Amino acid sequence: MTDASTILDGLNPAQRQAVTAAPGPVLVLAGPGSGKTRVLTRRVAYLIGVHGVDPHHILAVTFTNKAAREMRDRLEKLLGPGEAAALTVGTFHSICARFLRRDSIHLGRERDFAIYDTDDQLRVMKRVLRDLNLDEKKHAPRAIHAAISRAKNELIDPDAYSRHAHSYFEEVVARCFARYQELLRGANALDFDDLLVETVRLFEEHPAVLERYQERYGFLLADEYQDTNRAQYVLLKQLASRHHNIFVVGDEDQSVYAFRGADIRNILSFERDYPEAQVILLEQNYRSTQAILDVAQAVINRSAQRRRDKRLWTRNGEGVLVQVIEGYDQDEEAQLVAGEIARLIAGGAYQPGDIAIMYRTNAQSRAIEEALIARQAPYIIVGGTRFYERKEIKDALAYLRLALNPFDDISLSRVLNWPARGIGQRTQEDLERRAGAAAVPLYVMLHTLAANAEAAADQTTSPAPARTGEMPSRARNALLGFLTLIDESLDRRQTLSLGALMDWLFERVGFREALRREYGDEEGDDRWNNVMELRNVAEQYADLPLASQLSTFLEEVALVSDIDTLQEERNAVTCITLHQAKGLEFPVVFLVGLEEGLLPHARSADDRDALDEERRLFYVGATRAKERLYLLHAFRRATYGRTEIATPSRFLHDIPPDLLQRAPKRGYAAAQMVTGRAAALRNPRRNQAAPVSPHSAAPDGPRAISFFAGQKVHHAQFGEGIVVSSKLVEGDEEVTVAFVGKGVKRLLASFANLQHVGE
DNA sequence: GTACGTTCATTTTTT
DNA sequence: ATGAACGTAC
Repeated sequence: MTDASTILDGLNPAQRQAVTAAPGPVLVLAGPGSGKTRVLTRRVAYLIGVHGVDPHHILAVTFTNKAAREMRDRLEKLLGPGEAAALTVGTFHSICARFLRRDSIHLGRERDFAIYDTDDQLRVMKRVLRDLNLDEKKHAPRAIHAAISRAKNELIDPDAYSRHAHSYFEEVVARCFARYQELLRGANALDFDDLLVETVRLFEEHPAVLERYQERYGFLLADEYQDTNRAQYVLLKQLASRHHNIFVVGDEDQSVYAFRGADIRNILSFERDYPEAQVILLEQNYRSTQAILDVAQAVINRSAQRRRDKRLWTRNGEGVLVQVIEGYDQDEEAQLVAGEIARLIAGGAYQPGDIAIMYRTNAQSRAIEEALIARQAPYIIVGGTRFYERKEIKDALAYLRLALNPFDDISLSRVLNWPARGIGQRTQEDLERRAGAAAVPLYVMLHTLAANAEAAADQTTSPAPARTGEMPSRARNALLGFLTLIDESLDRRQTLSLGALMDWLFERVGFREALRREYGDEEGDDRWNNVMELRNVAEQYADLPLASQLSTFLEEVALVSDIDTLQEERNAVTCITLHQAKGLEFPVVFLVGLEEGLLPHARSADDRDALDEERRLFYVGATRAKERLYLLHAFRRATYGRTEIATPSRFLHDIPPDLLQRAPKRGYAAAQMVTGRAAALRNPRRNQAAPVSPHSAAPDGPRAISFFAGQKVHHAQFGEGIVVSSKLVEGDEEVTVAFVGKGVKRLLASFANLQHVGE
């Protein structure tokens, strides 16, 4: 049993107040680094340990799966594994999927529904456009889908949307919306947004079901409350409306998901919905140095929107000035980052795992990755081209999904002719047309064709397959072969474990051979190894009951996008988007691409609110740093293969110059100053053509040796030392120094800031 | 029906 | 720069 003093250990008065607040509505407004995750975790422990709440009655919602895992880990340490396991912790989406799996029968839906990811959703959308005879060129599937998604986040259904459609575009969306839902329904599939919408609908239409959940989850907690959209807000309200035991934590200044329907006003609504709510402010920052906080605040204070004023403060001291560094282009920017990382690590004060590189768009990660590889620095890229987005993985998953839910038209048409089995475009279209006409899933139509073929075969007198229309027998046989495959896998699913099912399926399909045929032996094997990696993941589900192995696996694959981080990469530099970085912290942070068009992003430039969101994004990124923050931008940047002159971000101008240290231009940036920008423009490829590797990129030309053995030197961190030796390495001076009591270190003179001492 | 070469658009950000 | 979608040749 955990007692109160353990739970409250090390908390400041405000945090303590939040943790110990009487059960009831509590709104915690917490700045970055104020220990909100800590407060949330302790609150759970407090409810259990002091109020005697059964952990089964606690539901904690986080924003990412990563945050969920972290919270569970922390609670395990605080409470012990048994009680921690009894809690329900997860994202809105995973929790809703869970509810629906259990109760969607009330909505007249089968429980083994498929969950469509972004790619699947787009495929459905294209199908919709074809069905409605709309031109893809004229009506961007993405734009229409985005509008539908936005509507769903606002809990607007196709009917309501249609009633309020005023423009031509909205009319089109309204029609697409209705058809889109029909197709999903027919495929027994839900998209991400539906998970929320359907759960809200379930609770709305079946009060008895809602009541059951209200009783089950008498205590609710939600992290990152500022990022909830309307659907999520309503869901929390439904669940909390009985007992009012809801504890939410948020920060207006860190709201960065408006594009997905997040509405900061939900914070205001909280106080309106629960007038008895306690509101607690957490303002002390435990994470960053004052230097870092000042920079972050300088940018956020220029917001157009009025904000509830928070005064962030810290006892961590001034710290090192925030550095601004300009690279010549994105490659040099990345090299400067990688070089600085190498120096920080060589200095001995930091490890790769202490360092993060953050960027606005995933596309920026490529240059970064190359530079890190060149430096041989260990790194992980969070997100990016995800494992589950690879074609071979999606194909493998499509087969598995069909084994669970054969009505899943998107998966079916995905692998209908992969590997090639004689079902061409024509046959596929024919099948789709027939299914469409009969308003049945493709799988059902396949069965119809099979039945008709059999009937025709029985009538020995008339060999002409009249009932099956004009379909040539070759095509029909190919289709029936595929049908047999699907039916066999439906069958095997009943008896085989997930792993065994995969082995059987991939063998039966000829997966490996197909990959080698298509991509050649080498790449084919690479891709096959990816599939085998998927096979390995399946082992984690071996302990579940046979009946739920496949469904649980597929659900987590769809919802746990950051499964890559499951492989808890040990001690590597983290490359991550600003959005994903929320909630994390690192001793050293590099923010790259601080340029107009990138941060703030061009898509947000003309909208005040969007611009504010970009500002908050900067704020989030900057406040991830504990000790050192670097802000980088490039003089020119390539986008879509075209390179353009880049303007430094306006956010840099919002920071008072005395808060920043501008690194002298080095490397290509310096060369470009010498040779003139015009010359640099005339020869944009000079960077690649230059005979120097990133290793040998001379920072500022050959540097003279300035340290000699026996000299006394002083270093900011290591103190007094004596030079052992010094030599030129890659154009920089590498000094080996024996420090008093700290041992022998090798340092780069250009960065270590070694001072000569005395004579 | 398939395989290959050309064109074209593509990039916010996430579950 | 890269990959998907389309057209043409086999």
